[in-house]
Amino acid sequence: MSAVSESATASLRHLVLIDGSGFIFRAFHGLPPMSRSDGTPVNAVYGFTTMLLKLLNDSQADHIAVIFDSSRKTFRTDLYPEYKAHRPPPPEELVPQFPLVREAVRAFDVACIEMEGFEADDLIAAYARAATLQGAKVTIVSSDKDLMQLVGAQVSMFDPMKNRTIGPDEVFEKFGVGPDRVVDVQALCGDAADNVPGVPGIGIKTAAQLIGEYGDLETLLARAGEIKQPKRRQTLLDNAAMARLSRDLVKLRDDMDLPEPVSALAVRALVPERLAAFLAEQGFRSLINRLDLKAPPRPPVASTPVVATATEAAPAPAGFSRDQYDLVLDLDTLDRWIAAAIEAGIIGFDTETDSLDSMRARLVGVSLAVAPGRACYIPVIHNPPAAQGSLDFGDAPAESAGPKPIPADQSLARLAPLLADPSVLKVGHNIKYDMQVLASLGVPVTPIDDTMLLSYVLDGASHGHGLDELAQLHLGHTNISFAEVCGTGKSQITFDRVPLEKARDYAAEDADVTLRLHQFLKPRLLAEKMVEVYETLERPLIPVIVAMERAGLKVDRAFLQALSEDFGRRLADLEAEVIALNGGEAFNLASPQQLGKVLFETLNLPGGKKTKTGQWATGADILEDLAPLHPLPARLLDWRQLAKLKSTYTDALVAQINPATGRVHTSFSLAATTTGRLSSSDPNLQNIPIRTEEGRKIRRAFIAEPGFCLISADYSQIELRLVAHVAGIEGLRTAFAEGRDIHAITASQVFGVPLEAVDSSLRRRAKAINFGIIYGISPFGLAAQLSIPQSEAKAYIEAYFGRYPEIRAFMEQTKEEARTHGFVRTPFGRKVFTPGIKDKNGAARAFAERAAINGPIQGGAADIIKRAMVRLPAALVEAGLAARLLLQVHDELVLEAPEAEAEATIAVVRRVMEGAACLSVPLLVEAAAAASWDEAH
DNA sequence: GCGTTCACG
DNA sequence: GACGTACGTGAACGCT
Repeated sequence: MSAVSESATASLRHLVLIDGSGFIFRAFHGLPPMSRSDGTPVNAVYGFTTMLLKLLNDSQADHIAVIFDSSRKTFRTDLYPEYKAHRPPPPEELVPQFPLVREAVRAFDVACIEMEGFEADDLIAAYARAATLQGAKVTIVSSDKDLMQLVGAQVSMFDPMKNRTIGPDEVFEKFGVGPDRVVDVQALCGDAADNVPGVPGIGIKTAAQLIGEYGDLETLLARAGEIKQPKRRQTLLDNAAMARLSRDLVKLRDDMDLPEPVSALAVRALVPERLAAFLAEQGFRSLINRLDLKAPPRPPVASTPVVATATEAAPAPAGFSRDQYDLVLDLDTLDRWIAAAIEAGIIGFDTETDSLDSMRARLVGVSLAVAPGRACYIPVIHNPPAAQGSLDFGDAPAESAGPKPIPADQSLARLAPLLADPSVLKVGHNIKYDMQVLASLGVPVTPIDDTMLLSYVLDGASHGHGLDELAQLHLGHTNISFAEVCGTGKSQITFDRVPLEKARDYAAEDADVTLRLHQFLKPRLLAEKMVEVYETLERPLIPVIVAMERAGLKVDRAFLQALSEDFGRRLADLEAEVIALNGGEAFNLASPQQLGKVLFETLNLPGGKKTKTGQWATGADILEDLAPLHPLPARLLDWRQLAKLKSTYTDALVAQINPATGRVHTSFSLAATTTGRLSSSDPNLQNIPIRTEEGRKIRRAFIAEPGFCLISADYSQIELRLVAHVAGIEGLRTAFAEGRDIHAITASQVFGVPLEAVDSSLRRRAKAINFGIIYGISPFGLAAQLSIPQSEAKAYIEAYFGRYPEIRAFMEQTKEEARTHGFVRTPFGRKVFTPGIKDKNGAARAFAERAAINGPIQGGAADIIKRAMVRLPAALVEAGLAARLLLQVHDELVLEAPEAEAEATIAVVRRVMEGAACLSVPLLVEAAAAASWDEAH
């Protein structure tokens, strides 16, 4: 094998240089904590390994190297001792991973380069120069802006995290100058991250402008006296030495002796045993399986033409052959697959349909995977596009001469028993959707597992949970994209029109990947102590949600239409008034930009603030402040309210009524939020107005069927009860136990007045503080909420902490927990991840700290209502009641029940909800029944 | 596709 | 000394 490098030397055409040090940090911060069985943290090693694997698979490079920083002391620290001096030491969990990452590089038999006294960036510069001199192309894999000075005709950068190539245009976008002038700009603006001083008061914009005008740093410094702005001229004259020093710091050195010749970077054949041993040591079993290490993931370069294959589709990584994907077109074959499924006891399972809306979708096909790589697609309807040039005279699709699916009634009759077979676990990805589609056909699916939910409970918001993304992340596999199969935009076709062979590859792959992901994710539940959350809160919720979505909610169409017309008329009147108030000058009331000009430029009203993009801010709070000064802002607020209600609610809801059921069916997402809450969309029924009189009218449109009523049951103060429980606040606990008015009690205790003396204003302030606690209080936020000075808000908070000292300890402990683990846990064990908790930006860190404090509270409340939802259907059945769940709105459940059973249903609902958790404070549920949601709430 | 605004808990 | 903030969502709209 050693002969390879010699023979490849002559063919240096494309060199890939990987910024190893940059990557370790990004992988570390971008991935959830992971550790080896011996406790060594390995998340950065894992991220680095998968990244390297992907690069090796995808790139056409013939030479490759990973470059590392060697030590902190470099020629730059000699030049300027402050350089990077303020950098904190790397996090404790990262330190043991540095040597492991270098081991990873060696395990892949890739060159690993570092050199005392130089940073990785300098070595990259030197190798890039050496390679370009030999006429080769160079790709620098990094997103570090300090490397952008190297970009040029032969050199480009690639950011693998964002999958983005950085060329001269992107550099110009960043620095406002071409790559050859980047150093001059950086010399002026400095770099806070590296402690490069630059010239005080000059940022990237000014620097780019100056360099654009004068050409380069030396010319600028020589002619600094010509600068018009006196202050800028003086600082430049005063700081010329600083600018030159900064330039020397940012300019990369490429003149050192290379520690290895370029030829030593030639791509070498992989030694499977070596890689397998390394991966096994780290406990990366999924990677071993994925690579199927008997076969190397890439052939030896010596036998591979380097450039010629570039146009070919990327070969599937080893272990991902589609050879054993089967297209099932006859009953015998189907029966064999069903037998194999029963034999396996666990299958990957997926459906293909003709719509994303599960309530309207028709089943087009089903795919099953019985083992990794062994999967089939069973088409149910197939309408290939008519041949070109043929005329289509009727509704029926043109007869196709090709193979036909098994008639739908026959295939479904065979599949239904398998899907209901208690001894066969059906693993889906977002299986809620597949269960919906099959439920419409009367086919139940049980027992189930869901890889999307597994990923969600394990890794939270640290990455997305789409099948394609997880396949890439955990299996290193690129799925066939839906767009590849069905196209995009106007020419997109539905899945039933996809040619069968292509449909088979796509659909069978999804089932295959789902099963493989399950093998990887399910064992992590136990290792990461998430079994309870998944098994008691998430998985059993799926069938409950399926039933809720299918039930839908009846809305009064005529009422909403009448409301819409009323709103429409009033909007027209308001618009005319506003235009008149603007001196008859028409503008678009819905455009914040145009409104800002009207208010602060035409009418010249005071107190204008800009948003972070430099637009005039025109939010409701700003308009309210302006209301006493001019009649326009108040009219506009009225207009905004009605416009919102009309477009988002009256009109949209009418359009969302399902023609088949006459009801609206929301879609609940179980894997969308960082805290464990559900979310609702299409339409969002979790934000139906309630706070204003006009808004409440919309709620009146949500009604029950004749003979039925709507029941709304909501937890009273559930989040504050969670605070009292998790923080162990004795004062609050007692108040809750005694069933007192919690905000009044708080006011009395914090402000030190007798309960009888608490007036509405004092209670309002106490209520705001209580809410503030839930959100991770800050003086700024509380001050804004109460329109009081920050100093006063600060005093309130101090008083609160004084009266309830446990809260301070809780907040400190929670932040510490977040810093140590990267997540906090709810009382029920759910992880709420807290990215940014160690951010060097103070604002970002404070944000993460508040989110960390909110996590156990909001997340704990979400856990409790989930538990109630899981238990409720069975409790209703057991009580002989016909009520069904329709909606969940975070602390509220909405049901539809026969009028005659209203009281009995309320009793069961209250019992289940109040008994869903046993905290150190009681749970209290308020419930009522009525003809509409508005009256029931 | 992003930013702003606003509906909810 | 300035920064930029209450926590969690989704939808509509304007603008590019």
